[in-house]
Amino acid sequence: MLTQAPKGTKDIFGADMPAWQDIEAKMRSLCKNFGIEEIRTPIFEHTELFLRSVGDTTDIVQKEMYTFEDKGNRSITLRPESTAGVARAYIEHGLHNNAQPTKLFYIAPTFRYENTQAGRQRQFHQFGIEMFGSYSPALDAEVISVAYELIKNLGIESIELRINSLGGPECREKYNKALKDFIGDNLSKLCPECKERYEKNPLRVLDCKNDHCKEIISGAPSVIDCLGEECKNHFDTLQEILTEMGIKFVVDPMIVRGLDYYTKTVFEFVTSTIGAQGTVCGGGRYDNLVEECGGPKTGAVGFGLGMERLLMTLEAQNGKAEYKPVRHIYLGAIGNTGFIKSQAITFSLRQNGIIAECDTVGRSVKAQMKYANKIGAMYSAILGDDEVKNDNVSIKNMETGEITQSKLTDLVTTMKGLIR
RNA sequence: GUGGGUAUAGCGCAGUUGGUUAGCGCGCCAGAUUGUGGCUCUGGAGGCCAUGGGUUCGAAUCCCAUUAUCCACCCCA
Repeated sequence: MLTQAPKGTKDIFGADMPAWQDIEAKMRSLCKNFGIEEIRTPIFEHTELFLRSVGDTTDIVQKEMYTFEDKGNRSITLRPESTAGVARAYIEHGLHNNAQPTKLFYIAPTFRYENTQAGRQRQFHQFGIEMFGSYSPALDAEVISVAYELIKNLGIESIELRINSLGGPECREKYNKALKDFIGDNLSKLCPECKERYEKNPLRVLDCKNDHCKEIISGAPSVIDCLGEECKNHFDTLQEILTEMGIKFVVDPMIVRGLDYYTKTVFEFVTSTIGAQGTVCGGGRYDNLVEECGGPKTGAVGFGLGMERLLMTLEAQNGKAEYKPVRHIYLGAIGNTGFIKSQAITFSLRQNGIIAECDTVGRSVKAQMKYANKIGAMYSAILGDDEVKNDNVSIKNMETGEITQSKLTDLVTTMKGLIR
């Protein structure tokens, strides 16, 4: 127990690290192109913030939050998503006073108390962006284009973009009524879960996998048909911009998001290659959230993207990347004089940008060479009494066996020449 | 919260109808004429067989519980 990480958590290190660093670097550089700045918000917030934003009837709030009381009797919750915290920061620091839009991104650990499964952990990581300060569908398109471009740059082909519009509160109310009317007498024939959904959030009935329910629902009115004129125009314009951008999408009236704050546009990037949890990225517009949390009325759009799921999709497509350590030189040693000297010279090589390694274990020469080979050293050299006395070392190319002579005092220059 | 599979060395796996010192491959360490790697060979270290109970003369093996893990439902990223 002591030597086991808590359920649903993972250590990320070694062979897994390069892939993480690679996609994180791509995310940062992409955001730079889009003028999106990084924000780091606390890992925990006041519980109240999530009740207000995510919605107190949602599953996330009702059964998936890590909530505890701190020593000052405050109710604290580990963030189950990041939009709420970013919106809170936006309000707290008066970012609405800046020229809008405000464009922010984050890469953040996120926590949900759920049962684990493929593509689902209790601590997972989200890359997300949030854009505040515009009601224009252009902002929706810009947000979507970031996720699209990231996925494209990573070379992922098996992900599909699906979009939908939930409309504003009025449209949604109208739709709920239409859907309930449609189900009508068939309510008793729906599965128990769907009966509950019928009351709580009728939209969710559309999402049911039960064949009976599917049959009853087939031919149900679409949310899109119930959109008011303004919402419909918004959705149409979004599609027009996406098409013009060359971004492929399908309109999927079945997309229903589980967070209460969404209005109008919702979208998902979905794959079928990583198991049942195929939503790699999900987001949408949330025009009422900032106001709901105590800020000015502010239009906003954002998405969250699951890092683990993205990595899984990459791996499903390309296989596991090979793990190859690299060193420019391994500087071994024999005898005490060489040993001491090798430490200092390795330090100075490192100070000069050369990836150098030396013996810090006290291995035999043979073992040192084996080690040099294992850590991917391109060159190796052994320092003994003679080398130190004569100010000369033989640098061996580990691949070809070719030897280059160098003065010890010139080692930095020699190495720079060799690795060029 | 619900359902099914799994749990043996750092990793991947064997282990017969219960039977005595629990194996294999990779990896790790050390040697194969004394200051040079990769290939090969030899040797070595490393396991409370997930944990706790039970059945039995005897349990890695059978039974129960717990925990973790994998997969699915629910829901989300």
